[in-house]
Amino acid sequence: MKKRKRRSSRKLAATGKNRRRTAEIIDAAAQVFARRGFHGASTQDIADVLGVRQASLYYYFPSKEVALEMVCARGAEGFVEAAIRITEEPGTASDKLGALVASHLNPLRDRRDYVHVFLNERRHLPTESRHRVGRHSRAIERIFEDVLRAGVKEGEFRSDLDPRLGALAILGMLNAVVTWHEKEPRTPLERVENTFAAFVLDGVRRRGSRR
Amino acid sequence: MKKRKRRSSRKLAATGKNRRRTAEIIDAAAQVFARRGFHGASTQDIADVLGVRQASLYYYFPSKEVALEMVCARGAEGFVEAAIRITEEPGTASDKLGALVASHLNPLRDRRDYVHVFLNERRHLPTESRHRVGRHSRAIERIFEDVLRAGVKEGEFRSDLDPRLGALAILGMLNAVVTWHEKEPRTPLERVENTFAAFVLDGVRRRGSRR
DNA sequence: CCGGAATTCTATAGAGCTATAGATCACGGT
DNA sequence: ACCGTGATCTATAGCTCTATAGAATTCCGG
Repeated sequence: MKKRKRRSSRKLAATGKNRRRTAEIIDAAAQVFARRGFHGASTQDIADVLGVRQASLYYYFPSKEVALEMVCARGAEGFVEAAIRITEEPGTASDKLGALVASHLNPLRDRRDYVHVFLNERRHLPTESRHRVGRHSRAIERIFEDVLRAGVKEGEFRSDLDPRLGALAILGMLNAVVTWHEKEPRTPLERVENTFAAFVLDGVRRRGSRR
Repeated sequence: MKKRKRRSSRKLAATGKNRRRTAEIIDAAAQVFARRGFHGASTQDIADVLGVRQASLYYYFPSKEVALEMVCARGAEGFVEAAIRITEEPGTASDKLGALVASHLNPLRDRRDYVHVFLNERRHLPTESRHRVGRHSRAIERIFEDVLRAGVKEGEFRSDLDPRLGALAILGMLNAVVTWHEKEPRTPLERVENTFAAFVLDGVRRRGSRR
């Protein structure tokens, strides 16, 4: 009884604390890191967003670097799982590739700042956690690559397509969206998903055009 | 005579100083900014690369921010001019687009660090110079957009292609190259140029595939 | 080899930032 | 009312970094 109570309190104190509040704190960190970059952002900046004192933040994370880890972890979250789910469903390589494109943009809806930080600031993580989140990136690259390779094998995609470079091209254009989308007001994400999926599959050229 | 001599000396002191040495200093700054990011890099880091004392740098630039301006200026240099030259030459929209793709990657050959810094650190410039280099980006976007629009008008490109989104897609994949190319050993830039040009024109799908 | 300009150096002021220590406040349960 | 715990606050040590001042050195034409 006593033990139980103590235990749960300690657990909270050790990592979780108030879950909701922690989420708010990390939200603010994500926002500030996204705008100013990790090194360009001070803990004071984060505190200002929240309306608390700078030192109060250290109740929720032990260092600015760990705050970055938390933001990056959440920024990388879900991509791989969603992508794997897509590849496991039935369908042509084109279907899967289209779905992968849409899926990869999906997190921008509710975690834009996190994704932005993950993409642009993860290189400032300490070695270990950098490698940890780096694995996610490589996994995603691999998935796109494999779908391209499969499509080539099936004769569905161009035989001279380089799966590796194709994957890098696609991910480049997808990951760039986070940097320009907030400044393109007349462009809902859904439209980007559709347009980009079509672009990836068929390029710009009209079918039946010269050559 | 005297006047002349004085004048030229003064000019040197005012802006140029020793051109070669200045270029070396800014080279080092570009290298360090590219690796660590602007705020993550200290002037000490730059000095270390050069084997000089930190304070010596201030003979060549008046502030770290101005050093960033110099790096970004050189990083943005030439893109627009080369692109305009391409659009003015005769050829189909496909030809021009292919040439634009190759041209856009060209500066990575001899100015990778500069381009990297321009792309990733320009947001940390003070307002005025940020807007100045921002004009270059917008000009490039415009050029790609216009070529796409022209291709659509001619019936050469898909009629449902959105020129704006197409340009952003292409530039996204092109600008991403600077971040991954140094880690992809088996991939000469020339190969990237060709592969990406083909990718942009025709996408991944094989011509004559279903639909 | 001398004098002046160009370049680099030493030393440091001054500012800003992270992180810690310990006090204080809020509040639900008893 | 009071205690315990969670949450926030005040205050500051200690560090790093930019930028300036002025001395020292190098280089180069005459």
